[in-house]
Amino acid sequence: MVLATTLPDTKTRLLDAALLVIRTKGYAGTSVDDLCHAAGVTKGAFFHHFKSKEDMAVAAAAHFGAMAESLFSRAGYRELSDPLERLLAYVDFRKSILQGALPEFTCLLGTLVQEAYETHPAIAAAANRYISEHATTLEADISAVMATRGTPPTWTAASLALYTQAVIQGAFILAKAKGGPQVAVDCLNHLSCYLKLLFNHKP
Amino acid sequence: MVLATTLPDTKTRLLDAALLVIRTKGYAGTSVDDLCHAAGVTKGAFFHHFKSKEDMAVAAAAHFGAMAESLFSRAGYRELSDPLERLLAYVDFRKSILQGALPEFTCLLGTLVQEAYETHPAIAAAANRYISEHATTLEADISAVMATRGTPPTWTAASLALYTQAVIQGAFILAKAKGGPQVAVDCLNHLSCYLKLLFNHKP
DNA sequence: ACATCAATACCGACTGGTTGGTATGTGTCG
DNA sequence: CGACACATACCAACCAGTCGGTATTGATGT
Repeated sequence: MVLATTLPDTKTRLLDAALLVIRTKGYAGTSVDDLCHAAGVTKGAFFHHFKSKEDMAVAAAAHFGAMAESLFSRAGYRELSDPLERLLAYVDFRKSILQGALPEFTCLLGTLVQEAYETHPAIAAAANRYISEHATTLEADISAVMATRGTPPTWTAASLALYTQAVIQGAFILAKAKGGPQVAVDCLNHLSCYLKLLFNHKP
Repeated sequence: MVLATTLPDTKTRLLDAALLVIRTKGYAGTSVDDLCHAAGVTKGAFFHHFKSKEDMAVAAAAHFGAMAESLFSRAGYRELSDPLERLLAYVDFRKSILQGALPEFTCLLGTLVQEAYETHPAIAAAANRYISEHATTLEADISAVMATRGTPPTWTAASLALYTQAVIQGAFILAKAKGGPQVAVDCLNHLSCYLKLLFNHKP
């Protein structure tokens, strides 16, 4: 009889460690030994599960994408019926996540793509994929807002969805520069303000 | 009699090379040998001018900050007298810079701070300093807009100036993810739209 | 019930190449 | 001469990746 699920399996431990360590030290700044030490496994285990460090980064991007998808799809704001309220609540939800130390709430995909976009095409493609997937879920919500509130001149739902992601990524960079999340909160407040102005939100 | 200025001196060549190479491969992904090769100098010269790789990165951040300050202070949009037109022209000017390959127009400071914020405090501090200096010049322009057009509720010139920088940094990340500047242009268009809505700009 | 085989998961010593940094020498200019 | 601006050779530490080995597991034949 199996009493309890013990530790997550080795591969998952490595991926979880990768999320934290790479967000802390960057991809190139993280050695395979760093990862193994953080996950409490040996190098043999690492290269049993991943054929190279780059391969692991691609898997880590997928792991991060899956965690994010789970986080946002389960979040309470998803149940709001009014499309604009739901979109604004998304921004508020992102604000509420900005807690704890920087490596815990910043985006692995943004970190990866900035380092790897020229040197590691496979990593860049993976980061782009999961960023774009998240933007696409937003795009659906924005289309719903446009259907009820009217479409602002010239913009598409897709371009506005990408803009929100740019604001979020940029907010993380400023938070890293300033050493704390306050500036990121301010940026998300501006984003919220923009959305309300665009769609004539009445308070 | 000195006939002509020949090549820039060794230290400047190294710093210019650092701007390009670090923006291409990242800080940790760039070796001292890479830099020396790109600058056409030897390692002896490198360590003659910089006491360590980290020290060079701090100097490169200052070099980048000085080039940016020169670029923006000489730009034509500076001469517009209407504060709001000047602010909007700043965004247009930033759009016009998004030409050529990605390493040529992206921001060294954003790249550096994302990699170094936890592991190299001196680099992070330098990046923060020059990002904040640039934001401060913008803040003056924004204050002038507020004086003529009225202050939007709750915002300060400082927070709006930082927001513009977040949008720009985020736009660079998306451009790297998607492999070209188009998405960054779209983001700056949204930023322009926000500023116009905030300050009741009439076309 | 039990021996056998094969696949999987993991270990840790090892390797060849690269890294940031140093030590020493050399030419040049005042 | 001596301070500066490099060049060359070198080093110890570290790096990603390999390899021979072992422990465990589940399927199969008898």
